[in-house]
Order: sequence, then structure tokens, then C-alpha cells
Amino acid sequence: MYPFLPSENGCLLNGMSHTPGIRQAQKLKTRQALLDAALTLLEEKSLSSLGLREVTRAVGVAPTAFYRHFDGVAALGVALVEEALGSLHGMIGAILADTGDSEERLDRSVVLIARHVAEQPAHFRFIAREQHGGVGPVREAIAAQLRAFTEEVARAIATEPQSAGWDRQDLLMLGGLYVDHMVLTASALLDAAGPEDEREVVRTARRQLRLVTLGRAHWLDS
Amino acid sequence: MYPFLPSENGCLLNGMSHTPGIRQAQKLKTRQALLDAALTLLEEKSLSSLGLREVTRAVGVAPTAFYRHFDGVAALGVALVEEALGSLHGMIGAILADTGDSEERLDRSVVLIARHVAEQPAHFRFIAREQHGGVGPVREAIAAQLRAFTEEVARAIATEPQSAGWDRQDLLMLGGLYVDHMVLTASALLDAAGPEDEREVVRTARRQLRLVTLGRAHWLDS
DNA sequence: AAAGTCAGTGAACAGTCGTACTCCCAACTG
DNA sequence: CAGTTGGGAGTACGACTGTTCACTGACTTT
Repeated sequence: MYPFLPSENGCLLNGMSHTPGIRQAQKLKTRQALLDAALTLLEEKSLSSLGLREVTRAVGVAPTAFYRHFDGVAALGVALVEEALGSLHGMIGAILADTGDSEERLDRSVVLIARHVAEQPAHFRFIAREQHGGVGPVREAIAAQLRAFTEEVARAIATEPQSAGWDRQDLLMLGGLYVDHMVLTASALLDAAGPEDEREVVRTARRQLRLVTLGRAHWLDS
Repeated sequence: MYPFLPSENGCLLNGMSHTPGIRQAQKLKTRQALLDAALTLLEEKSLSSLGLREVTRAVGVAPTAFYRHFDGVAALGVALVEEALGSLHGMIGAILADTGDSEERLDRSVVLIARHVAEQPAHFRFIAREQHGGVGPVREAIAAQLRAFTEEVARAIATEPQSAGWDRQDLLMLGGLYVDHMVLTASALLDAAGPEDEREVVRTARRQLRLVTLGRAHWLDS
């Protein structure tokens, strides 16, 4: 599936005499160009209707060149999932590393999501669209990644004093609620018509998070 | 696929004098056949990759006949939204009409959702898939319907004693939370691998609803 | 009983699609 | 240096797409 990188460990050896990277670098460049073009095209289409030729045409390479990088459109989709959720991973890390008052953290989280969505709209749109989309492998890849995020969030939540006495099921449940809410908020931000709409979405998202946090605080009272 | 039955119900009526029913009934029948075939095909595809010819082939009708009923695939999608969310409307009504202890209501709601998903899986799959899908008009139709549901839920919530002192924004926020959670739960049920998975999804959904309800109870404490 | 309506037909259009094949030449190898 | 590798180009194929047009014949109307 992935191209062998034989010069990776031989880099230092090759670095002496022969130039090691030109060919690989070019290949990676084309590959990235394919991914970028696909992501752009996917802003107003869904993956299952994305044509292989359409992508190569946008990049300016022959249709056959596509196969040098991916088995088919589905494989490209899976690669896009990795790319998109890489940036998401960074964002979640930043949110979890946040400290301070619960209310402030909540605010900062929503703002952070809004900023990332504004910076990488295509990535979020792709994830939201293909999460329930028509291409099986891509759907599964996204589900697996989001499940990983849920566990990560649950693990972070577990270390906080508010979560004393919570069992694993409850922690995962709350983590899932947070992750789902994040994806939904991102999608709502993308659908927002203008700056005013966006602020409204942010306000609502904050309110909803506050309610969830409130429920969390009284979870063990039942 | 479907045989013509021109004389099926027309005989006795037509025998009288002027009965303007046969033709329209046939037309509606074909239209419904197109909708049904499309919904079946959409179980493993998304609307933007659904071909017009594909649908007519499944019904057993010439491709051109499609235009007698819809402007194009997008229009068929919008019609499917109305059909699908009609059944959803009934379900929400049943949930809201429920009375009794908050915990029992919550349980019954989740069970009701699970039952409806089991009865009409294709409808729910379609909604979940096209909610963020690639066809604009369909996305907007779904968004409009879900917004209407949110308002309906908010209105129902407002009448309950627990919601005294809540403003409109807060009620809509909570309604949106419930509606979003319902769609997400339905989607999770559809992705469930087996009966064991389904029960797990139901358990988690119940837990999440309980947390939200808990947050609701303490909303005005802040 | 004659005239009209119209859902459905079948052929033909100009495209696009994925994919298999051969070939080329710059980059790498020993 | 000669020899190999491999990303990409080019061509060609059959299958499928949405849409048009003139048309038929069963149902409706007058």
C-alpha cells in the first residue's frame, strides 16, 4: 500500500555520494497535490461522487498517474482522514492541556474549535460529510479515529478531581458526548451563513457545553 | 420490475361513467416505486453518486419516465426528506406525549427511537447520511425540518414545571441538544454490528440523556 | 363515439468514467 | 560509467451517464 522508503535508513549513506531525495520528494509532492486537489473538490461534493480523473485533471497529471499513489478513490479518502484528523488531534491536545476555571476552559475550548474550523474548513467539512457517507472504508477510518479521541478525552477527564468515583463506562460516555458535540459544532460553524450566524452558533455551543458540565457535576447525586 | 396493472382497481370504477382516478393512481404508484427503489439503493451509496438511470432500471421503467415525476435526482432527494421526516415527526410526537417520571420517560424515548430505527432503517440512514452530504438542496431541506423539530421540542419542554424561568434561547438550546442526540443515536444504532452492540449503544444513549437531564435540573443554579 | 391528454417508450446524442496497455526519460544504482 | 528503476504520458477501450426528441396507446373528457 505505502511506497517503500528504502533510502530512509540509507539516507546518510546516500547523502554522501548521490542525492537521495529528489525522486521521492517529487513523488510525495504529487501525492500531496492529489490530496489537496481532492480536498478542494470535496468542498461541494461527496467522496462517492468524486471521480479519479477529476482529481488528476485538477492537479494537471495523467489519470494513470493516480494509481502510482493510491489504489483508488477510497484509498485516497482514507489518506485524507489521517491528514484531517491529524490536525484535529493537535486541537484536542491543546484543549485538554488547558487549565483553570471550568467555565473559562469551556469558553476557550469553543473558541479554539471555531478558530481551527476557520483555519482548516475543508478538513472539518470532509470529516463531517464522510462520517456517515457512502464509502465504507472511509467511514470506518473516521469512526476508529473518533473512538480513539473519545478514549483520549476520557483519560484526561479521569485525572480531574470532579471525576472521582466515575467508572470507565461513564467516562467514555462523557468523552463521546464531548467529541460528538465538537464535530457537530464544527459542522454548524461551516454551515453558518455569516459572522453573525457564527457567533450565534458559538453562543449555543457554549450553552450546551455548560449544561453538560453542570450535569457532570451532579452525576453522582443520583 | 413492476408489472403494469392498468385494470386492477379501474374496472369497477371505470365501468360507471367518468372516473378520473386510474391514471393518477398509476402515476403515484410509479412515483412511489421510484422513491422506494432510490431509498433501497441509497443504503450503500450517497445521493450525489446515485444515478437517475440506476433508479429507473431498478423500477423497470425507461430513464425518460423519471422526468415525469422529478426534475432530477436532487428533487427526488428532497421528496425523500419529506417522506423520511414524516415518520420522524410521528415518533417525536409520541415521545413528547409521553408522561410520567422523568427517568421512565427517558428510557421509553430511547427504546422508541431504537424501535423506529429498526422499523425504518433506510429512512434514518438517508437522513444521517445526507444531513451533511454533498447535495445542497437536500441538506437545506433536512436542516429546515430538524430546526422545526427543535422548535417543537422546545415548545413542549417549555410547558413542563422544570423549565420555569427559562428563556427562549435556553429552550432552543436544549431542544437542539435532544434532536441532535436523537439523530446521532439513530446513526449509531445503524452502525451497530449486532444485538450486543445495539444494547451497548442504547445504554450509552440513556446515560447521556440522563446527564443532560441532570444538567437541565441544575441549569438555574449557576 | 370522437377528440384530447399524458405517462411511458426507444433511439440517439455527446459526454465522462475507470482501467489496461505501451512507451519515455529523469533519477537512482552498482 | 552503463544499467536499472519507476513516475508519469499517451492512447484506446467498453461501459455508463444525463438529456433531447418524436412517438405510441391507454385513460379522460366532451
